[in-house]
Amino acid sequence: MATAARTAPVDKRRVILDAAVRVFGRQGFHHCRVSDVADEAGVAYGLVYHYFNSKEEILNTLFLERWEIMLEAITEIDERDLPVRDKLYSIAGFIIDSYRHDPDLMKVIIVEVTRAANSFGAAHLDKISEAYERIAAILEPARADGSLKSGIPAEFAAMCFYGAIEQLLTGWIFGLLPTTDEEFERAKGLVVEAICGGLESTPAASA
Amino acid sequence: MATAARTAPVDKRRVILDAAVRVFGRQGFHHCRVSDVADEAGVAYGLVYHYFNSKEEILNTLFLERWEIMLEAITEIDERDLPVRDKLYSIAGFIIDSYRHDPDLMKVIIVEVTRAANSFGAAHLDKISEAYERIAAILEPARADGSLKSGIPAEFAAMCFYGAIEQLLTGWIFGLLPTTDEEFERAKGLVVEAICGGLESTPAASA
Amino acid sequence: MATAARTAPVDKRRVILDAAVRVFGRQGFHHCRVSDVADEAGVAYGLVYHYFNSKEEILNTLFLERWEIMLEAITEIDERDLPVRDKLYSIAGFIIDSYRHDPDLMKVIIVEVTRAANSFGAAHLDKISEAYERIAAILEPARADGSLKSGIPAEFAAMCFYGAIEQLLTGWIFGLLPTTDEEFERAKGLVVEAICGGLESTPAASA
Amino acid sequence: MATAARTAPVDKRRVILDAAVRVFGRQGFHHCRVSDVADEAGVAYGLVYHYFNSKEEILNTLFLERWEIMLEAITEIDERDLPVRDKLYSIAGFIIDSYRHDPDLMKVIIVEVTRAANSFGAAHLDKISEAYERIAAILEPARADGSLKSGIPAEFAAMCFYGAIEQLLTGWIFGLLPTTDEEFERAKGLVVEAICGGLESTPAASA
DNA sequence: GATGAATGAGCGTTCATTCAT
DNA sequence: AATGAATGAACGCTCATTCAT
Repeated sequence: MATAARTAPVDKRRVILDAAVRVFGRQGFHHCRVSDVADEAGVAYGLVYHYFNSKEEILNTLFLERWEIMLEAITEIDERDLPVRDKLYSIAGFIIDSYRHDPDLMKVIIVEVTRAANSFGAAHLDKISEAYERIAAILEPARADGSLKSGIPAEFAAMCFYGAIEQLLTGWIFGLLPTTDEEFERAKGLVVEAICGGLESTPAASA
Repeated sequence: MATAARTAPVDKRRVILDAAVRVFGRQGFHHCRVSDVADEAGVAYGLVYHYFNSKEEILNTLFLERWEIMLEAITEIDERDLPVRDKLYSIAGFIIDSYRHDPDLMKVIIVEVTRAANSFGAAHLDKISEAYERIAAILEPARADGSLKSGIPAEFAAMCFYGAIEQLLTGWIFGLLPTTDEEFERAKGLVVEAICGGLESTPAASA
Repeated sequence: MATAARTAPVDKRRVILDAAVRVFGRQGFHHCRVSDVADEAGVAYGLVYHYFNSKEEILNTLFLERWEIMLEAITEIDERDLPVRDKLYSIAGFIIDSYRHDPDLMKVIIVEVTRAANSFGAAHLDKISEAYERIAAILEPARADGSLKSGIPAEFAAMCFYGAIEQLLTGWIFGLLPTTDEEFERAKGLVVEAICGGLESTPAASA
Repeated sequence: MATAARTAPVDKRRVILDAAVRVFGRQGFHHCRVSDVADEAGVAYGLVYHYFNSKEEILNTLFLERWEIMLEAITEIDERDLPVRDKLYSIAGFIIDSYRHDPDLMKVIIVEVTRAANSFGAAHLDKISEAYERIAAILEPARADGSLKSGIPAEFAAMCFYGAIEQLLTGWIFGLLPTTDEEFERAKGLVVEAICGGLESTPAASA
């Protein structure tokens, strides 16, 4: 296993992308220079432009790479034969684990793209809303079969669900919520319980 | 009383702030110049710096002005003698009406401050989290008296509630959700129903 | 007459244009930096961009300013009641005096615009060819009245005439021809004699 | 003899030079990248630097190659036993045919070198003026034997002659003059007639 | 208060050149 | 010879901020 290549075949493009995640996450897209990314990656300034046409393209690449994975994950989850609540738990779990695994990347995606309505958010509107639509697609059949309230439109419910999760991520990003593994795990169940079961205690539940 | 001033006593500082809302909303804080604000306000470039020390101070002022009003509104709502669900409805109503009344301002506050974890969001962390805390303060007694599930921490529930609302605002900002008055009104009830009552249909509800 | 303003009301825009002439003339448009122009003008870097949108706009401005003057001069000369040869002498005189008066400006116009087929020359093709056309317009009636050979098209003749003059300017620019006042004056007569009378000696002329 | 090499023995250096002519001609020396030349030549970026020390050296090579040929042509023409007018016709013919045969090359030489007083023109001043001198060397004896006017210095006349021709080339380059074979042929005669015989009609000529 | 010319640091991007393979 | 990734200095342009009037 240690018999890898003498000289590790580093993919400089990948190195630059990974460095950009750290730099964008630390300083923010607008508050860092391309040279910061190059320095962090340990490559020459110009190499960044050898692989990317602009600073923006780096961010776009990071976003699209990760967002596509999430969209596929949602689709894959939808195809499973599970109750809605379990599907939503899986989605919440995927997103939260994504953050746990690479908080900087998720921070960049959320702060610089998803929530940046004036700049990159607008540019990737289609991709972003595709996530809401796929979640809504999970909810819709459940409304039909009576397991979800028919009075709440699926698109609306999807927004609430996703919004709650993103708010939790924001809480972790901002340091407002504790970031232990237990908390992450607990959050998965709580957010689903809050959204699906509601905050209010029910007579049956209290019984 | 109709004999107001010959020359309307315009508050140039106010004019600049209002212009900044429109410009920041339209172009984004980072994609506009101070001169754009001055032009929009119809004042000379330098006058902006007569009233504000920096471009950032304009944004900070806009945020703090409005956020304070919201904090006071939450507090005032909490002091009313109402069931928790009605209090949450009032808060959702206040925020949604704020957006309806001045969408640019709310867009700026949310996009440029509340969700900008790397820049202004970090700077105003205290103020921002105060909102969550005040909402949590509403939820906590309700958990104690049994009207809300005790298994979901109030802080957590507050985040979910606020996150759902902010996501709706984002949907309106992005043009993903319809922005008619009916929709705004409907959303107030739906978001509370979704969060308090939950998405899942209950036997009692279906009966 | 010395009682002008205490502080001379300098037109910084003009100062920058004049400095650009010297810098472009000395180093060439492509081999100088905008900071060189600013330094030469004794103004801050940014002021150049306060008055001009780009480095290119400075050159365009210089060219158009001067070229327009030349076009008007040609037109004015044409309107005089003079034999063709005298009109051509006046044009040669105007151009040569222009060079004598401000060699850097003419150098810039010729080297960077008029003869730069790939860049600015192409951009100002209309203006440049207008000069040829106006000269041709002077020649054409003279062909009709028999004072010029009818076998040589006016446009063609205009090109030869202008080309000969510009070549002389190039000779002065390059330092290939002497640049004394006497030489300039002599050149005016010689170029007209060469083009109108021809290089070949005629029996009559030798008689 | 039809059994040429299986693999044509392409001279990559030549391929690069020919590609450079096309690229410099199309985009201009300053507006193209070395990679454009490499791409046009179909060779690797680095190979350009294997054969040439710099981008400038490519242009210098192109200029010197061609200019030397022209100088030799002028010398050869001068050695013929012909009237001066016929010698000038041969020179005009050689230059015009050069343009007709390879317009890009002539365009590059004229636009980027001959008329670029600030950069390459200055560097090749000696070579360039050698052309004027050789033409002047043809004219001088003709002044002595009375076939050319003695009042016009040979150097001056040479400049006018060369200037007229170069102006015609410029007209073709700029698309101001038609570029049919007939026009090229006609131009040879016209330019000589204009310069040697003069534009003015003579009593003898009109008789 | 009000104006807008003036300042200059900063940054994104380009691209000629080098060099390891 | 041939490749193209890697380098980094250079430069055009932006724009927040200052300041003289």
